[in-house]
Amino acid sequence: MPHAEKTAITPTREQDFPEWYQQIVRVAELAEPRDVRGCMVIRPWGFGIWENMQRQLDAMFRATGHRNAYFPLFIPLSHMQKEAEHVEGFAKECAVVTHHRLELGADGKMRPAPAAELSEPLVIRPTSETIIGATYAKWVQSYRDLPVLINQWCNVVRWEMRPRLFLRTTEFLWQEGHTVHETEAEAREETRRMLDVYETFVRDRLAIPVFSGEKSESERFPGAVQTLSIEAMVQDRKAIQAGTSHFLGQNFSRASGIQFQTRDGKQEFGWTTSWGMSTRLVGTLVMTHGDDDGLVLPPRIAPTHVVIIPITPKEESRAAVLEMCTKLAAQLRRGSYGDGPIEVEIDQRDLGGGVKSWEWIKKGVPLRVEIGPRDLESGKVAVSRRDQPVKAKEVFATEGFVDRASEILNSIQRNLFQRAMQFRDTNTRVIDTREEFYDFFTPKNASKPEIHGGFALAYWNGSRAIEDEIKADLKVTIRCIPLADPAHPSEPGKCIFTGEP
RNA sequence: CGGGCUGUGGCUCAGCUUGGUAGAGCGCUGCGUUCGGGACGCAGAGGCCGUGGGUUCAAAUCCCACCAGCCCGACCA
Repeated sequence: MPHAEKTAITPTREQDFPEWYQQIVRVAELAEPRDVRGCMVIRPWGFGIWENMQRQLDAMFRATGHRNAYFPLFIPLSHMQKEAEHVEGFAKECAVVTHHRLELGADGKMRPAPAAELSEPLVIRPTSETIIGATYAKWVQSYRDLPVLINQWCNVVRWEMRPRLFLRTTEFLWQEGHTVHETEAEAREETRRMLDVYETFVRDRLAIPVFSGEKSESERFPGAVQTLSIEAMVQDRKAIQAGTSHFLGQNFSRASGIQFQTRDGKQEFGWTTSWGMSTRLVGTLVMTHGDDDGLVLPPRIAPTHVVIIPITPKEESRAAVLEMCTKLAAQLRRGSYGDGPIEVEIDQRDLGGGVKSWEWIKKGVPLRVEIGPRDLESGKVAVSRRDQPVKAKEVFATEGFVDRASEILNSIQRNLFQRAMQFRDTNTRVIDTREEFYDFFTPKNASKPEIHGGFALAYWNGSRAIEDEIKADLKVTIRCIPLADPAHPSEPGKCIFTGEP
């Protein structure tokens, strides 16, 4: 076998992590770049993952009392200007529509018609706080109208300077929840509740462990009073923000005029929140679980759980093998996994068995089942788990496999989570001194830095100066200040940089 | 938006220095032999050489601009 010990993906993660990531996205048929800088086509396999994320998150939003709605793509420029910090934060990355018609120019090329210039430019939403705020201002009159608990699934555009597929694209898909509450306490509680929803979702469905915490002032959402985030560690030991939840105080209600009459007859501004998760999660998933043979999908999020690969060496046994595959698929589909049936696909394409297997390995499907003529006679199937080495196979009696399929899927799910958790923990350190901190974040090989560092848990005095300093020196950012964990109450400590409490 | 590298068939790339009408491997199509872990033989198809301009008798090759991709930086879900 000429390729026997080769990995399916070159380079490996160790050799070149960013390039490895690009390769996975391409060979697993998740997405590809298209025409406009930073824009991508999300292919069926990648979109299937996103659809599962949507479906599962949506159910969680409903369960916490939220309902979906849809707000316009175009935001009048004047709306954006209402919240000063907000507009400042987004101004540099806004796509702006200025014309509503094309015409043929003198050079024979189409161009925006000068006569059709809009009297007010329209901003394509980079996020919808402002337009939703303007709407809520009309809807909310009395404390009886509160809370408003609405979510929308949509696309947004942020003109990013350095796009990467899924992780940072010019146009991306997300959900944005926007709520209004009667009291500050209630809004803060909502902010925290939705962060917990995110943490639960990412942990239980995507098998990704995260730290939850509060963002420092410099990393806060423009216009927010408080930004909470969940931070995952991917396999180059870097952090990735997987979801955010913002307590907006009364900043946006002041800007948009969301006012209501209180129980004692006074006028008060509403307390608002917003929270979002995006297609970046697909990239996070790839970088958390993928290996040097391709994508590895946690079963709870995989578009297909089991792929059946018919092995048909001889023409005369072909029909019988296919029949067996169909039968097994039907049996498996009657079983349930997660919140639906087991999703099964039979790969009947006229290709060699090895080629088909490798394609599914690269796509990360949790279970591959091979059925050939010999299995027909013995009543057995050969099963490979994506979380095990690619050549490992376990032979099951057909009935036994059907009975145990969802259990095996659970075991893969658990294993992936534990693996990710272990990786994160080995690369997370409590750090007590400045020297240790600098040492931790400095690569050994300066000319060709190896994968180094990780998460440091350290005390910090909260000053912006220190934050800027370590960012300048080490390119290290303060990801979040962990929320108090009731099980492990944090003890007061001294700032490792200044010695202040 | 700054700095660097790159753009040649679906993919990876050679050809460019020294201008002369386009190549390889993989993939794809057909036929045959194969098929229980990336098969082999034979025969084929497929290219405005990123786009536009310039220099030249002649441009993939030289010059300019633009577009796109990747990496680093600032910014970010």
